[in-house]
Amino acid sequence: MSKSDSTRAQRIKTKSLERREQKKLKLREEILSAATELFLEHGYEKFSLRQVAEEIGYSPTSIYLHFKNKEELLFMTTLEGFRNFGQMLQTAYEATNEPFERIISIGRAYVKFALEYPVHYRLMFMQDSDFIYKQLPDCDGSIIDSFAILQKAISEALEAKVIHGQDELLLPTLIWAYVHGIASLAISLPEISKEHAYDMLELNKVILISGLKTS
Amino acid sequence: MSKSDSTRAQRIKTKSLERREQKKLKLREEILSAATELFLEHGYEKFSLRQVAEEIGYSPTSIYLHFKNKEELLFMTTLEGFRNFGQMLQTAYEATNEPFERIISIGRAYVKFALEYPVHYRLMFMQDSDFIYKQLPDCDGSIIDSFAILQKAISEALEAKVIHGQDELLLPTLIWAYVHGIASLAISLPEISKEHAYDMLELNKVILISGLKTS
DNA sequence: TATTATACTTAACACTGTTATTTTTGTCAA
DNA sequence: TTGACAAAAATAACAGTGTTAAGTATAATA
Repeated sequence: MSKSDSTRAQRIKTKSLERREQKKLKLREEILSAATELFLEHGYEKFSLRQVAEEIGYSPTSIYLHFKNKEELLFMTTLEGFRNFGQMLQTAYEATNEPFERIISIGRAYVKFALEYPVHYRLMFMQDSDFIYKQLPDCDGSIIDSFAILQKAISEALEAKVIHGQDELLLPTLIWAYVHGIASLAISLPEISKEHAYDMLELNKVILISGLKTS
Repeated sequence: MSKSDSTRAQRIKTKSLERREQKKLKLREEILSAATELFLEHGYEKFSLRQVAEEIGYSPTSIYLHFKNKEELLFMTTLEGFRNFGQMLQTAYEATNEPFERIISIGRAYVKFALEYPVHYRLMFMQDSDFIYKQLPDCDGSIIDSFAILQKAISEALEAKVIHGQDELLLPTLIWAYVHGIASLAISLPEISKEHAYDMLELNKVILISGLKTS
């Protein structure tokens, strides 16, 4: 057999493999999108693999060819939420140059995300931590960066002496706790409306101005 | 038959009924304590009625003679936690007469409870709200009072003009969000230690002094 | 066309909460 | 003490769950 034959055969083989892999990837995406839909609709508690399988028209065991188990599927489902989250915070960071206003901007974006994607937020920061931390090693670093943005903004505000404080880690974590508290309380308790949450955020800003700002 | 006979028969009947009811109540308590133990040990996710049944040596269906369903049993299990919680806040309230210090004291007690009883706290304020709110009508008012204590302390601080602010509801809810944020973040994320949480609480106090206090 | 790897399904296991039905137990009056 | 009756408890069953091992089609390769 000639050299060109050999390469053609090789090309066909490669293309074939590629086609099959894309088909597999397509099914994976189908599972993922069905899972996301069902998860957002029915929530964490009622989310089931068998229901996802029924939705896409495959047997439940087929899902295991694409995901290790239910936990991983659910995690991959929220990964999109994580990316959205990071992007929203980044945009909020870039929205202004004034260091203090930046922190406020990030906080607002944080709460906005939580209230717009409560099901995702719940899974990300309110559910059992194991859930996230067990899978973190296997995925890109699009998660930890979220906190890093806030931390950076606060560091810069400290350096610019716009706010006062000493600890590099304690203050970011505390401010994180502030917005997380507002967000998660609003998600958990029905009597706290979105407006109420945003009002709290506004009052929080006033307090932080007196409590943190130098000027 | 004489009158005394009649009353004796009645007395026996009453006593008998009483005895049976106490026996029933005792089993109920047995279920409750086994449930609490298993719940605290294995957490919400792994808690199962059948395991409780096995623990007490009865068939699973027997539990339904004492509790409407799993949800109610779990709720009754946390009721004790709620009572502890309310009492801790009340004690914290009474610990000092200085209005601002009172708020700080309550906040500290709040976080302390959350860190000491994380499983209870999770069920109380981090789990699906429906869980609590569906059962609230059927039980005594030992729950709502928890927030009332904080609200009262803040109202008094406002009246005494020790702190400034206007809204009667917004500020208490925000301060609740502060402590809840610190507590729930510490519970959810393994990298936040108890000491870290208490340090945050301390820094929070410093900020609140500048941000809220008048003097 | 036969072989072999891949995709997929079936069947099964060990669980779950919950309900209807049946059995056991204990109490009461005759 | 026996028979009727009510309460307590157990069995069996239903409809689900996640997950694994084993089997069957399907499609690619030699």
